Amino acid sequence: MNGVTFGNLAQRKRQLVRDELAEAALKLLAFRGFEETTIDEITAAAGVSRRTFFRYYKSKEDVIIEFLGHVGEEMQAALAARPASETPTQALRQTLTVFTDACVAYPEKSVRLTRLILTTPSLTARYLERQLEWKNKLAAQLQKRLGGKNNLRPVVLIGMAFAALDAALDTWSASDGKQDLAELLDEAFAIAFSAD
Amino acid sequence: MNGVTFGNLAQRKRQLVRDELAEAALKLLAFRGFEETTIDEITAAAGVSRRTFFRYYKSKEDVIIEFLGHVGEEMQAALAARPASETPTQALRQTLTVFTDACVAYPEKSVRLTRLILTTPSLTARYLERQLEWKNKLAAQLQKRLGGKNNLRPVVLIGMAFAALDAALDTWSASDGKQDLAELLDEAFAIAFSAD
DNA sequence: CCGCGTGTGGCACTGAGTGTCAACAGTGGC
DNA sequence: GCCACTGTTGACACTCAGTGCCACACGCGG
Repeated sequence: MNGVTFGNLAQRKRQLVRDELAEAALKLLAFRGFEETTIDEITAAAGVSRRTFFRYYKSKEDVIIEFLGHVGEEMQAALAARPASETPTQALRQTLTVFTDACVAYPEKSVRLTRLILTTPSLTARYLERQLEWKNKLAAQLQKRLGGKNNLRPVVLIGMAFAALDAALDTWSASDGKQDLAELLDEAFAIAFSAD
Repeated sequence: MNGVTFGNLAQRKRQLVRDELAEAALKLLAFRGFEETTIDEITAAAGVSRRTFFRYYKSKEDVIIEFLGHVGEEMQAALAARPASETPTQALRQTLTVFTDACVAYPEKSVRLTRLILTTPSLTARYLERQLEWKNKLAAQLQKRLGGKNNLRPVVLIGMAFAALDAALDTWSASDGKQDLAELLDEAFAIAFSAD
C-alpha cells in the first residue's frame, strides 16, 4: 500500500503525550486553581510545546472534561442493551450504573475531579453542556424503546434520572466519597420515580 | 451630602448604554452567528468603545445570558410566597410560572433568544450554569419549606421540576412558540410527578 | 468657580486559540 | 541502505478576549 500502515507505535506515542498532558493538567489545575494556571505552565510540566497542547485538546476546560471519556456513548449502549421486560425506571437506573461504577472504581480521583468541576464555574458550564449531550443521546434511545409518538415523555424521564444522579453525586462528593454512591442513587430514584 | 446625590439622570444614561449594547449584541449575534461576531463589531454598532463594553458585561456570553435577568431571585421569592397548604408539586409548578410568563409576554424575542442559546455551545454551557444557580437557590428554599433533615429530597424535586421545564421549553421553541407553553409544562409535570 | 465622583476612551499587556511552515522521525517499497 | 510518503512537532505570527491603568470630560454640590 502507498505510504504508511501506521503501526500502533505512533498511536501509543500519541496516547503517551495525551496522558502526560492530562495528568499534568489535573495536578496543576487542582493544586493551583483553574483560572490561575496558564496553558504554558501545563505544557512546560508535560514537556511539550503550547502548540502541541491544542493538537490534543480544544481548550483548558477540555482537558478536564475529557476525563469523562465516552461515558455518554457507553450509557446509550447500556440503555439499548436493557431487556424490554424492564420498566423504564429500572432500565434507566441500570444505565446510570455505567457512570457510578466509574466513580466507584477510582474514588479518590473521581472526588478530586468532581470537586474541581463543581468549584470552577467555567468547568461546571462545560460539564453541564456535556451532560446535555448525554441526555439527548439517551432520550433518543429511550424514545425508540417507548415507541410512542409523545416526545415529551422520554425527555422528561431522562431529565428525572439525571436529576437523581446530580443529587446523588452532590451528596457523594460532599461526603468525600465516604457514602455509598449506589445507595444514594437508589434513594434519589425512589424519591423521583414514585410518590410525588 | 458629600459629592453627588446621583440623580436618576446618570443611572438612566447607564441603562441606556446597557440596553443599546444588549440590543446590538442580540441583533448581530443572532444574525451573523455567535462565534463569527467580534465584540468590536458589537461596540461599533452600539457606538461605544470596546473598553466600555466590559464595564457593563463580563463577556460576550454574558450579554445574552443577562437577558434572563433576575428570574432566579424572582422564582425564589415566588416559592417562598406559596401557601403552606399547597403540595410541593403544586408550589413548584406555580413557581415556574415566573419563567414561563416572561416567555409568553415576549414570545418572538424569547424564541429568538432560546434558539440562539440552544444552537450555540458556549451559550448553552453558560445558560445551564445559570440554571444550576437557580436550582440551588430554589432547593435551599424548598428545604426550608419541607423542614426535614433529608437534603436529598428537595434537590431531587427541584431537579424534576427543571427537567419538566427543559422538556417543555425544547418543544415550545421547536414549535416556534406556536404551542401553549403553560399547557406543555402542565403535561411535563404530569409525567414527572405521578405514575413512574 | 471649584472640587468631587463617576463614566468614558485610549493604550498596553497577558492569555487563549489558530494558520502556516520547515524540520524530523517512522514506515514501506525498491 | 536509499527513498518517497505520512504524521508529529515546534516556532512564529496573528486575531480576539479580557484587564489594568491613566488622562479627560461631564454633572452636581458647595
